[in-house]
Amino acid sequence: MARLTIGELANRAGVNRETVRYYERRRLLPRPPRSVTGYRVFSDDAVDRLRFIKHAQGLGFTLNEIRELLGLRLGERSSCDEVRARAARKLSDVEAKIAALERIRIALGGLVTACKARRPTALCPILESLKARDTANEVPSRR
Amino acid sequence: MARLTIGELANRAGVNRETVRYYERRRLLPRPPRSVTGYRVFSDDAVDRLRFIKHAQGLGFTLNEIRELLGLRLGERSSCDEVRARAARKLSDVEAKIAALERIRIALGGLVTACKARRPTALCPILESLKARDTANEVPSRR
DNA sequence: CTACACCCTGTACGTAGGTATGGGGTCAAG
DNA sequence: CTTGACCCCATACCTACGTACAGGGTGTAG
Repeated sequence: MARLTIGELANRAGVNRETVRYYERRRLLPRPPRSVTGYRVFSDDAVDRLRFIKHAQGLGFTLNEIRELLGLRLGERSSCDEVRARAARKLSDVEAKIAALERIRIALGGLVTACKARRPTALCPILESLKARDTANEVPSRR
Repeated sequence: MARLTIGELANRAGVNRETVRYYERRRLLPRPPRSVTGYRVFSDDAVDRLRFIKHAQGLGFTLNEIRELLGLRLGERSSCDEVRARAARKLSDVEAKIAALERIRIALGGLVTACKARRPTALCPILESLKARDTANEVPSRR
């Protein structure tokens, strides 16, 4: 069971030292014990925890969500259900983001195709489409 | 040709008043003339310009990119080519983001499916996968 | 003993895109 | 003349995720 300084921990986990302190402030890492001179002393567990965080980030979880996942991991009484539910919610977030980007992709793709270029900007269909005016949401105002 | 106050402009374009000032600072809107008492006086053009900005944001352009698009729109000598090129670049950005999210979706979907729940968290396959340790990127350190 | 690498805290800076607040002045109706 | 809605500017605050100092102390190899 190694006793690690913050720099060693950061190296093993592949993150910046400042990131380790930042995660401590954000309560993703517990406050480690200190040496007589005030240095943080970490155990191997911290490496695993950092990797957990990075993996979860890779799956699209935010740091706040990851803090909750870490809490679930330790809660003896909670079952896998809650973790699964959170993963499922995140999955639908991701699906919604993909759907939104798909709409953008289609609109943008259509514009790029429509624009045969070599026209002056005044006739550019892309710019035309952007300035298209919808009078629908005008709100009358005082004065 | 109406002369609009900032509040009227914001209402017509469906944005916050502060947003109008913010866009002026960010140079997306030209500095409008002022009344004797220092009030901004906008013309209808500003409404169109704000709508252009909002449409372009909807297509995934950043404010900086939009400022450039606005510049292209006015450049007499530039042709449609440049606008098309920028739209095409944005399109591939969007496609890359979609691809990244697809990878997340697949990973997350696999985990949710694998987890039949009703297990204690200690055996949760989702949590297991997150903590999975790769010894590959360990870096030896000094001391 | 001198470097030099490392550690500490606190704060500022960075992106992106705004919102909110505070202290002031203006305008129009009643 | 008062009231309320509007305007001005500047600055701070927000999410999300860190990075980069500044100004100090520590630890160890040579």
